[in-house]
Order: sequence, then structure tokens, then C-alpha cells
Amino acid sequence: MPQGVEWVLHCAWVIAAVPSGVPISCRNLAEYHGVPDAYLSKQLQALVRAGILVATGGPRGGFRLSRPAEEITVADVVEAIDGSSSLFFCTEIRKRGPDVLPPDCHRQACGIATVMRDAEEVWRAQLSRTTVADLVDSAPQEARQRAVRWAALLKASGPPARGASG
Amino acid sequence: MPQGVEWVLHCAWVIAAVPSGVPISCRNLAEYHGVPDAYLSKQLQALVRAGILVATGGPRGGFRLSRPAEEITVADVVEAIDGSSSLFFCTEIRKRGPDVLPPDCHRQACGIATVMRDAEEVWRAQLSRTTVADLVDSAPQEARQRAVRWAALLKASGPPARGASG
DNA sequence: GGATGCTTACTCGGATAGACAATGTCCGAGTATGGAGGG
DNA sequence: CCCTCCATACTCGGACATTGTCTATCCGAGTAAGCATCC
Repeated sequence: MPQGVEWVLHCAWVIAAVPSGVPISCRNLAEYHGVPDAYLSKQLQALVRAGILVATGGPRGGFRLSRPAEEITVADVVEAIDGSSSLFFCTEIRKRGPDVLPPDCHRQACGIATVMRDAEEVWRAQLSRTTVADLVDSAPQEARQRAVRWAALLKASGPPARGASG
Repeated sequence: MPQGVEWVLHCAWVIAAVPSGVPISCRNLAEYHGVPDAYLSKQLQALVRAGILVATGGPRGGFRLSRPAEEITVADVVEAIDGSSSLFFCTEIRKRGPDVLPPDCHRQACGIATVMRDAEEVWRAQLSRTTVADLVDSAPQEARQRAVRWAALLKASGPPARGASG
């Protein structure tokens, strides 16, 4: 499981925790979490491709949720990063080797693939049970306040007055 | 998920399907499944280390189950190959970044880690529900017979009469 | 004073290296077998 | 005929290359903001 999953889940949590729909830039999110921004950018792009986030360019640009946090499940985020590829991929080795059985015997999926698939389904189902909104609700009050405070500071020092340097 | 998981699950299935407790060599198992024997050997070793299989050296040597197939779950096999490492590893990035909260606020695990851990638990629980014996039972009669037939042939041509060549 | 256009710097986005683990392969140590020889 | 010993070849087991993916980074295209200018 890519490390990026943890990062973007935290990012999604923070974006959802900040009340206003103001976009938050990748650089700010990276600083807030103490992770390399260039790589985090790559992960957030995946969430944009998956339709979870919406990106905005230019100054004051950044990422915001594409839909209410209640409608974004953890499974959505995991799938966006890790891909929808199964944890277990059956290569049908039962059809290899000497004196294989006629294809008629392989009409139903092999038991091993079935077990793995069922397990993965309950895994995804469990991940689908929690939404980003649930993550915000279950977080300690202090953590939420920290995010809000930080976002306010961003807005204050927000558009880095370009006249200062030039 | 390593590919070897599929291989050793099929191997465990075959070993359990063959009634007698005669060991089956890695080379035979590899031929039966049409996979490289050298690499399969690596995987089977992991099962030996995990205490699932017992290896025997010398002619007519090979692998056999260390305990009844009813007591070997798919989860055991998966863990032997893939390791007991979690699918998701929380790096506690909430403790990084600027103005982190005092450690007191991080007494309870963060919600993201909790969700991922719960999902993984149901995943493992599901895998634990099926034993190698269940795999044998749920397999088509033809598949079982194929394995038994094949094992009988092994015993017939079994100890490659060394006098023939020398 | 208000609207317009330009400069600006900031943003995302994809293309590009490096590190680690999974994959695949090889050869050596150990062992039970099978037969030959001796009693 | 039975026991003992030895040579044998087969087995597992770990050490060694190769590949693919994840990790990390950089630089370019696009954009909205802010200011100067013009009406």
C-alpha cells in the first residue's frame, strides 16, 4: 500500500475540516504535514483524476473537495491512489501444467480466487463505511481547531503581496 | 500482494488433496502448476519457516502439511508469504509539521489509522474463515481426482531408479 | 473614478532519476535411498 | 539369508542477478490576482 494513501487521507481530512471552500495549495498541505510537496502533488493529482478533488491554478489556487465530505468514502481515496487493482490477482495456474482438465471444469472460479475476492470485498466494504466527514467528526476537537487556525493564518498571509519584493 | 501467495495456496491445496502423507517435492509441484521451481522453492521455504509445512530432504523427500488441513487457514498462508506487516502503515504524520499539538492530544490512535486497521482486521478475519480443507472440499470433484491421479503416478515412477542410468 | 490590459508570481501537471522490494535463477549442504559386500 | 557400509542422486536451503514499482524531484504550461494605464 503506497505511503501516499496516508498523506492524501490526512489532506482530505484537513480540507474538509476547514469550513470555507477556499482551495488549499499543495505546498501548504505539504508543510502542514511535513512531507515533500513535490511528491504530495503527484498524489493529489490522482485524487483530481478520480474526481474527488478539484484543482484551481494561479494565486490563491489549490485543491478543494469536489463534493460534500459526507459523500467521499475512505475507499474512494484508497482506490484513487492504489488503483482499483485487486490485492490478489488470480493467474489461473490451475489451467497450466500437465494433463489439465477440460475447460468445462473451470466454469466456476477457483476456490482460492473466490476466498481472496470475498476477503477483499469485505475490506473495501469496511473502508466504504467511513467517510471523510466521519474522520473530521471523530477527530479530537483540538485537531480540528488546529486546522482551522492554520487555515486562517494562510488567508491572512495569503496572497504573498508581490509588491513587497518588486 | 506477492504472486507467490497464489502458488503456495495451490500447492497447499494439492498437498492436502493427496490422501497419504507422502511428501511432494518442490519440483513436482512446480511442474504440476507450470511455474518456475526455483522460485516456488523460495515460497515454500517461507511456509516451512511459518510452521505450516514440513520439509524432508533426500530422495522421496518433499513437503507435507505440519498439521491437519482443517487447522491451516488461508490467512496463515498469506501471512507466511506476505509477512504480518499491515497493508497500511501509519507514520503518524499528525505529529509532524508546524505547531503540532501536545502529545496528550495524540493519546488515542488517529481516525485514519483506526479505519485502515479495522478494515484489515475484517480482511484477515475473512481469510481466517476458510481453511485449506475447505478449499479441497469446495473444489470440483474432477480437480481433486486429477491431483490424486497425478500423485499416484509420482509414486509409480517415484524414486527414479538410479540403477537405470549408472 | 471606473474599466481594461499587462505583468507577475503562484499554482497545478506531467516528464524525469533513484531506491527498494519482488521476481527469477543458480549452486552448495544435507539426507534417505538403493545396492554391494561381508558375516 | 541378514546386517552393515558406501556411493549416489535427489532434496531443501540460502546466496546472487534482474525487473518493476514506489519514492522523490525537477521544470514547464496555465491561471487568477494585482497594479498601472487609459478613458
